[in-house]
Amino acid sequence: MEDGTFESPGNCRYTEAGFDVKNWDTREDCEVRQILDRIADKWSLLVIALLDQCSMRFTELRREIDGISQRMLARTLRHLERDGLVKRTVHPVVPPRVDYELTPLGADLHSTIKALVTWTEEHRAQIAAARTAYDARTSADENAPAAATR
Amino acid sequence: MEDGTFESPGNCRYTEAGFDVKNWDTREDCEVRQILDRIADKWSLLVIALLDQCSMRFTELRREIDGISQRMLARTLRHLERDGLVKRTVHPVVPPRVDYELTPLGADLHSTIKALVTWTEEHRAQIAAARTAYDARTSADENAPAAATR
DNA sequence: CTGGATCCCCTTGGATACTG
DNA sequence: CAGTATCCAAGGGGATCCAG
Repeated sequence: MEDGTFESPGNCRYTEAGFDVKNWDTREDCEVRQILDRIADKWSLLVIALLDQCSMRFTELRREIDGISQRMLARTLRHLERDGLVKRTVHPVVPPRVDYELTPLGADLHSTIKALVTWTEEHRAQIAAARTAYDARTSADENAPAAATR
Repeated sequence: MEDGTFESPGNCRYTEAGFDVKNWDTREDCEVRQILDRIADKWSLLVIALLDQCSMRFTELRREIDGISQRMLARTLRHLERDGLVKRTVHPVVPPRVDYELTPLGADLHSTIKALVTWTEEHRAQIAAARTAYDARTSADENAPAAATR
């Protein structure tokens, strides 16, 4: 009976505080995945952060972000606009002028995200230490494969 | 002078609450991007959420997640372990048994992320409405291209 | 100035097969 | 059971050209 096959406990509950874990990140169905993909894509968060300070035009954002392609900036802004996070205002002047600003929803999301940013700032040292330790452990295992893993 | 070229204001400050926006998401340098990429990848968040309930073994996670490949589960777990978010325990028994559990750091991160999840839950209706409105507006523009944008 | 359209590369991630 | 190694498809994202 010491073979590790204990039969799965199955007695742990996945519901907590009223929502089901399996239900808020099951890829296609829920919006959590959608929003997460949105804010985690390469540029959205940075755009939101910049627009939270003040409204900006397309080229201002482009110049400010440094490294983004116009294709990606346009795409990102369209996504954010579609989700109601950013408001786009077109001024009908000779050289087109378009201003982007955060909607209240976008500003609200940004303030929520900042908690995560703050967390990361506060724990960056722990994460870096964990990585260093892991890498050291890993390369050590290569040299001493016979040692017990623990 | 009505050509829209106002010369960029340049008078808006990007520093707020002590940190520089340009400095916490400039791709390569900061850990914010790293952590964000980690929790936003396809499976990490779900793994964290499940492990927050109780520790689980590899196959339990695999069976529970439904849709994940063993390659991705192994990869995800190794990443999480490297970042110090998940602890891996190998039991030297005949059929190998490996338990995964959240570290205090991982549990802490999860509780932070849950704020974002909660936000999404609360605003899913607004987002859905914004998308519907955007799509309607977009397709309407195709039918009435001559109308002023505002 | 503000994008859309195209081409192309590279990463992410799935499927499968193979070890210990 | 718990992975690793290999192959391959889909999509993200950059560069460039073009239009309103």
